[in-house]
Amino acid sequence: MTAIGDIGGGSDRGARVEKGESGESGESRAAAQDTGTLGKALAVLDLVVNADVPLRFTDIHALSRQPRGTLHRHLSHLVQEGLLFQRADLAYEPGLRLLAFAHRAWSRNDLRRIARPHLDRLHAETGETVHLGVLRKTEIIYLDKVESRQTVRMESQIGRVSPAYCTGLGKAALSALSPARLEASLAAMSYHPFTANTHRSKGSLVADLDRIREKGYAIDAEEHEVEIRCVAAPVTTGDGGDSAATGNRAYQRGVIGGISVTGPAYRVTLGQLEAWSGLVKDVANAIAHDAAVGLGPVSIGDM
Amino acid sequence: MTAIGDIGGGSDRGARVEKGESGESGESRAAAQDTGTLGKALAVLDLVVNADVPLRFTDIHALSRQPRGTLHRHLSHLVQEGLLFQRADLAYEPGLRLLAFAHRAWSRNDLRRIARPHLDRLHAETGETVHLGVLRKTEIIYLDKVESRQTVRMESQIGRVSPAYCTGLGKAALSALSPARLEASLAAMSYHPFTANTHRSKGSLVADLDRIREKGYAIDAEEHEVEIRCVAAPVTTGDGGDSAATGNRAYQRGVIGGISVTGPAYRVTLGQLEAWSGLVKDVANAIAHDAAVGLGPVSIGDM
DNA sequence: AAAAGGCGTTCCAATATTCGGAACAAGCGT
DNA sequence: ACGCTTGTTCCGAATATTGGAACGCCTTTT
Repeated sequence: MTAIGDIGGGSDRGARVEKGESGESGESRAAAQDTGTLGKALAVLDLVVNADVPLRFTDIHALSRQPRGTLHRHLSHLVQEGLLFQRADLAYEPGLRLLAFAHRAWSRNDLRRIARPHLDRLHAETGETVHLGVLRKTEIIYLDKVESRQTVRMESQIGRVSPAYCTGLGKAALSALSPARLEASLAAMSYHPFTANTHRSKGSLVADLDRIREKGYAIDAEEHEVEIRCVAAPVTTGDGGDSAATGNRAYQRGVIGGISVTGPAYRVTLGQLEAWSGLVKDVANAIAHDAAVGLGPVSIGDM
Repeated sequence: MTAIGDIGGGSDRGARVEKGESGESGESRAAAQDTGTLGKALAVLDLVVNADVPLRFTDIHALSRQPRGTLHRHLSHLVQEGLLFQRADLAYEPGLRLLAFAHRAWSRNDLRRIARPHLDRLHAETGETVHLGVLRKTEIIYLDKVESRQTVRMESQIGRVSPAYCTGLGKAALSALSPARLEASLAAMSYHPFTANTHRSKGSLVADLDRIREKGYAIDAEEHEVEIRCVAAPVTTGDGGDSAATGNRAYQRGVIGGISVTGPAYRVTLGQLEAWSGLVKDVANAIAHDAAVGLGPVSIGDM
């Protein structure tokens, strides 16, 4: 029943279709908690949104394995709600209402607002690209980014999703999870060999996480993209892990994320990353501190 | 039908048409497109996302007027799906998955990609801020923006929603609607007097739209924000209106949007806007042309 | 201390909604 | 014309949703 970390407790029914990156085996995956009709509709939405091209009805039918009648109704509802858009050739695309939702989510986000000046400072001191991201299940969602070269559009990164197990940010965040939540996340993880350095098994990842937890920072040595390295540190807000915050109720609703400094391998050596590690940890702690102050249970009043 | 603003709507549940009911005259206005459970859940999501501060259960309960049990389940499902996030103090915030959805929606959007170079050109020639937006029901959703001063973060505008009836972009888009669709949009519109120049009634808006349709461009003379003026022109893709595209089926799935040049009143006179109007129309047409070529019914194969 | 009240949560019978197989209606290709 | 594919609609059966009521927990009042 956690807000973020809980990943399918191994329930049974409902073959939810969870699909991620570019094409690959489409075996129906373990279902998440029961979110009823909403979950089924969102599974369809996810499928269409994460495709690389507009999908037609039959394509979606093949991917979702839902009965045609049911699928048709789901798609129809999603289109009516503006979450999907149906083109003149009947193919489905992500709908524009998704942008409106995200605009609110992003502009209202406290962690992003609080972290921003710290990210600027970190960028100023390192000269390389700085990211802020948060962990969701097995993935990192990028919340903000600071970089000098504006050639690549800034916003093109925000909201982007990357696997946690092969990115500095992801590993840093994972290292801050409580054992229970880490185990849940690891159980849902699948290892795709992006580069020669990518972790290929739970064992090697766990060993890496142990070192990261010990040192307080994570290094990504071309594990996700070749020629790209980064150093990252975890940022947790609220209780972060899963201790009780107020009262006796066992709420575990903190956010686990992290910050990172990323650069091309030819310019950023492993030694350079080590040299930055202390700074990155300090900035991460500063953000967590500010968040603890500004994000307290009573952050409503002071806005 | 709205599913956006209002949820239970007080005591509306009478309008249910039971099977076996005798004569049901088609008097039901605008036919509440039933999106079932999904629509109800999204109404709750909308409520929380569009609030200015995190809302607690009782707050939402008061706003939604849904039974507590039902509302609690909806919120629970939304949180489990990552569309909402529940903080340690139990207040609900927009969830991070919304960002991931929007990132895909934005980065995949063809209209935005096609329009980008044209927006750059328009910005280069005018020196003022250029917007691209699309119409959804009664609102304009901003898809892209080009401006020189980077003080305000670029992405802070993307996904933002503004009323259509008092913005240049919105009025331009409305002017391109078919009579039937325009009427539907006007019926759902409510007029809030943002400034002294804001349209206050359907009559004055319709008169304005007639002039806009005739001239091919729309002027916003401080109708939404004081000291802000803009000139806009509509952009339609596909059939745009609601003619049949292929075959006999009456699909009306084109996108209606527009582009605009915006600037502060002290720098951008009404005369200046008129002088730019031809250029804006040309650029809008160029975008529509490119979209017609690059967005054809068979854009799947060539990607 | 006890009572009263607010808040979030859980329970469960009634029922409205979804499910999903099958039939239907249009294209598309041969 | 024919078969085949694709998208849509139908309707009994299955089930998720509904919503009133009760339950803890905590805070405030008496």
